Amino acid sequence: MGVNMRDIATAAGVSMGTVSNVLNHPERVSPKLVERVQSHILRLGYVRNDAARQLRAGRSDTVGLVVLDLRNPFFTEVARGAELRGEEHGLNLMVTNSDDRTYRELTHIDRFEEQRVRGVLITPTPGGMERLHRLRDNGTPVVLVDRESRDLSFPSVSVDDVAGGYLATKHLLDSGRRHIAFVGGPLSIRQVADRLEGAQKAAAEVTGATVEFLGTPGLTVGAGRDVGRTLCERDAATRPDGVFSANDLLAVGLLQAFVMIGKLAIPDDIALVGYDDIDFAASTVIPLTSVRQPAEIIGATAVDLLVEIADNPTGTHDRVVFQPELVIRDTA
Amino acid sequence: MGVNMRDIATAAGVSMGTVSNVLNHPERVSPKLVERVQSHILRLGYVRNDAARQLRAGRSDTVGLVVLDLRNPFFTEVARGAELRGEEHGLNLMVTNSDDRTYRELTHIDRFEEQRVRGVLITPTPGGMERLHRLRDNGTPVVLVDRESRDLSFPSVSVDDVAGGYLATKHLLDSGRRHIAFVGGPLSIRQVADRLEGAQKAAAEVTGATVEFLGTPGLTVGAGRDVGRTLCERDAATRPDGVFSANDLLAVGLLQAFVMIGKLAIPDDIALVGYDDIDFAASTVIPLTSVRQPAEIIGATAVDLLVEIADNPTGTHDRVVFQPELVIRDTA
DNA sequence: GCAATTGGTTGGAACGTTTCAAGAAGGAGC
DNA sequence: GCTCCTTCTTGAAACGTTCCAACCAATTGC
Repeated sequence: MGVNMRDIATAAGVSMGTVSNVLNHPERVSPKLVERVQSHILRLGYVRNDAARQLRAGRSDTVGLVVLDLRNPFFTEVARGAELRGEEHGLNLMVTNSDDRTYRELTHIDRFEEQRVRGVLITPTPGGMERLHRLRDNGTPVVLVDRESRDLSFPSVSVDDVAGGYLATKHLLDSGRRHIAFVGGPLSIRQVADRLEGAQKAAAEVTGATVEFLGTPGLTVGAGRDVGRTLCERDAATRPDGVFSANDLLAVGLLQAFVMIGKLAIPDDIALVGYDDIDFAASTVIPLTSVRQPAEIIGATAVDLLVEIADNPTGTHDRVVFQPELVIRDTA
Repeated sequence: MGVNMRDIATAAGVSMGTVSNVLNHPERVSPKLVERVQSHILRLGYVRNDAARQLRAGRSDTVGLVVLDLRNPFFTEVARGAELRGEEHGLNLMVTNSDDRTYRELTHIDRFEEQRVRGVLITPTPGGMERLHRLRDNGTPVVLVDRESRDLSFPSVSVDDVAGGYLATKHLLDSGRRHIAFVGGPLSIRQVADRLEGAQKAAAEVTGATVEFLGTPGLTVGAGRDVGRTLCERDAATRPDGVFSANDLLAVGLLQAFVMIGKLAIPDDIALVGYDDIDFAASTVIPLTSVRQPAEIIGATAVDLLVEIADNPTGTHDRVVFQPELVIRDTA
């Protein structure tokens, strides 16, 4: 199948080198030949073979992105930002999701390495870090997304999650809440741990304030619903009066449970703050107070960082940290 | 950069053919050699070069997916279904989105063709059909997603959108509504046109029922909000008593406007039915009545179809049509 | 003991580009 | 008419795989 460069060369009565030049360096070829070759390309429907180009070039024009969860609108926005910015650099983006499973993440990284991608953008699971070091040492640039490397050995673009957690919790405390519940998990996800840390920091500043940790297996609507139900069953004494959830998906689930069961008034009996400010946060049963992160910009910045270190691998690693912002609506 | 097969062959004192066999057909190689070669592969950190494999093989293991809008959870689910099913077939998925712009769609198709992808799954814009025919005629299998080809010349997996529109509208009519507004657009998107057609069909069966078409530039939350505001400004006489929106994003926007302005009671003054039954539909201010489509299954089925026609290109084209299902909640 | 068979290994061609040194053609200067 | 420049164009060598015909031993059959 397929017309190749040789066919074009033969048809146009020129050498393959000339066809290649017409395609890649038209200025080196006389105008009349350019036109002749072009017409044959069109006539025969030639499509260049990317595999061959890559093989010759030794690298591809693809950037790999591994996100934790594609169903989370936050990551969709990140991907969108990365895709658009990548287009500007002539790069295309390959999006995959790990579902927070290390083995899936490793598979994706292997694939990317086999494809000699230009670089990898990733929100890693803890188990994947070692592999990432190897990937980087083998020459593939790596940028961490929404996650800083503990030892600062990778460039990263992230949001200050501790600050975000602090912001959310402080808002709850400011409205008089003292028994705060943090809903989220697993703690192996760095963002979750950081947001919890921020919450604890805020609580430490207020006498009498406590943070109760309510772990979840994941950051999904369903997990939030489950926790919401158990909270409704508690009596007023042991029930938290403020809930901060690690992301909006959880918050949506919590809210669903609260409203469905109908025992608790929001925000009077129990206040709720989410995280990410996804598009839907404004549209929930009771519009959700949430912490906003500049998702699309994060994706775009990650690509910029990648391009930068690809051009200049020896430079010190940039770490971009965005500050989150509290968006107050009706749940807290 | 990079260890290649020749390095392994030299190190292990065997030919490249043997190394290749260890990698691809271990059963052809004696156990002791397999082990020896493997150890050198591990020691030297050899990673195979996908470009070279592809060049040799003449095709890639990648399937391209072009969706209309990645921020729409419906398409995210489709992508997820396709990705998972693809993994089972040893294929990886490259997701791109066209944002309903033909030029972006064409760029993606060009890329996919250059990459000699195994096939393309696409929800096409009208302007892209001609290009798709050429792609297909050049030998790349194409499967339409959530869209049937008018002339049945492409295999497709879709949902009966006319039936979905009928279902939604009938439900509104059954509860006594007579002045139905259809919110959606552009009509160049087939799904939108079909859902409208279904709505009109349902209305035609009831005397006195009318369908008013309220066009939008896109299927986003923002567009829904705009329409919602203008509807609130109408007086009771000209205002529709039932609204059917072409997707849930629009419905969420409409709902936001209705609730924010607070002039209309839902569903008493105005009832609302959405489409797609995205995860968030259950969590909106007033839980949304919507038409459900099996998004993840659609993606998975598309991959199956692709694999099928790749194996047997001469067979007649399969067209899978799923039936939508009405999910009744509180807005209608 | 010789031919035929089996199981394992080898060498080299092919996949379709890009690149680059070297060649050809056409002018300009003297 | 000769040399010396330009300006294009060419031919062939990579890039790193996979595949396949040929080869080589070691069995087996008779």
